[in-house]
Amino acid sequence: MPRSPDGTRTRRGELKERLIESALSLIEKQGLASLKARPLAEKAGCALGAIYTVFPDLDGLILAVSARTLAKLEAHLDAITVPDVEGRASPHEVALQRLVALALAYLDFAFAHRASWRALFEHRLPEGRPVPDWLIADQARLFDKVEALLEPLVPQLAAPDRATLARSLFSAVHGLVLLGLEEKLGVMAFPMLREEVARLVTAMARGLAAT
Amino acid sequence: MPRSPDGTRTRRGELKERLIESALSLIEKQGLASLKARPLAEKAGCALGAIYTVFPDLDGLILAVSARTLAKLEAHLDAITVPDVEGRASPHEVALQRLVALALAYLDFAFAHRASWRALFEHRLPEGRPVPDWLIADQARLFDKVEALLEPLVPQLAAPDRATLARSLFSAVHGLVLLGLEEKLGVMAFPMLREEVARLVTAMARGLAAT
DNA sequence: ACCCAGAAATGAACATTGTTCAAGAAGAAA
DNA sequence: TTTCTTCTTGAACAATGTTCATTTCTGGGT
Repeated sequence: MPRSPDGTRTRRGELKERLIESALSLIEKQGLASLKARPLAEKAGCALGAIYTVFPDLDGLILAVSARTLAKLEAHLDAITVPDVEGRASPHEVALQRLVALALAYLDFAFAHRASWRALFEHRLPEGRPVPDWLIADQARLFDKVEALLEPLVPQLAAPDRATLARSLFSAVHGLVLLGLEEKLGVMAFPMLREEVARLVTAMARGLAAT
Repeated sequence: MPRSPDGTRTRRGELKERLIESALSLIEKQGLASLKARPLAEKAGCALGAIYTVFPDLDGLILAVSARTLAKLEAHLDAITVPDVEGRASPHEVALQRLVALALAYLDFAFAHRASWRALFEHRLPEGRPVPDWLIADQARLFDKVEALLEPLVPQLAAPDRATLARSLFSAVHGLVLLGLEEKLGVMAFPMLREEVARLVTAMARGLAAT
């Protein structure tokens, strides 16, 4: 949140904020493709040209929106709690439960914020424009959340292999969520989808541990 | 391939064909987003307006391209062969190998035809326009390929559950391929990606069989 | 050969978008 | 107040999908 040297909010900063929130709202209502400059300016209560005083172009704005969405997702994933079985369960069992809970939380977030979640992956920068490092770092933190749970589950793996595996596990769950919510293929009933996610994550963890 | 009553190719049919091929070529070179009407018309050697005599709009053309790509993918997946271990391996083991081979073939196709493969999932119809049934049916056949291999692997499951599982397995592999080839996250070295796909498919199959 | 009706093809013109920038408004300094 | 600077504005431009009046072609009848 940009502030002027004396710590008060700047005009620019408030405009930026209003634009991001308006964009999020428009995306959530009609999808990323419906984010048009003119309606956005109207919703944010600013002139058309004002957008370009704060962002280099609409892609820049969408990147900022992505960062916002990623932050929300991260907060959502950090909020999960697994009912602790009071030391009765093995560390392995606990880690597995946490992993399943993480995957389900990911699914729940995607379901609750479909459009903005989808925008995260749907949006593509024009050829040759690099994704900013800070956004890549934000995404990498998602993998880290998975990786943190893997140590008890696959103790036989070296750390670099665990990082790769974390990424793979994330990708697999991502795929389940993606096609599961894809209307194109006929949406799966949501409870069934949760079942499937839990089932596959459990199966993968078991299968990997046995390797 | 549309033909006139007497069996010869029609003018329209040839134009349609040229447009689909040109579109495929443009997509493969620069991605779906770079498919513009004017360059397309030039490449296909026809007038701008001619596109709209054969397709209702560009979305319609892209649907036709998707069908073409799906057909190629299907052919590619049907061509896989697994070196038969001469009855030495159990049916379970054979089915697992086939499943892994299928997943790897999917990955290979996506890698070899990145842009058109991605276009398959990237492209979204404008709100309210339904995906044609024939395209949904084409996609469903991919799930069927997986399902056909599941019987020996999870004999304890009822047929409807197997259909659901097939879809889930496909989705998980799809996710691996998608994020694996996503430059946004730093491409994984291709051989390593193949390893990961094989590893996770194997793990899932083992984990599921043990349930 | 010629003509003509219908079909097919054309590309100029239009609508909708992202983006720019000259002109004006608002603020700061004197 | 006057002047200078900075910020804001929305008309104008460029790129793009789509339409349709006009032109060109085609085949059959004379």
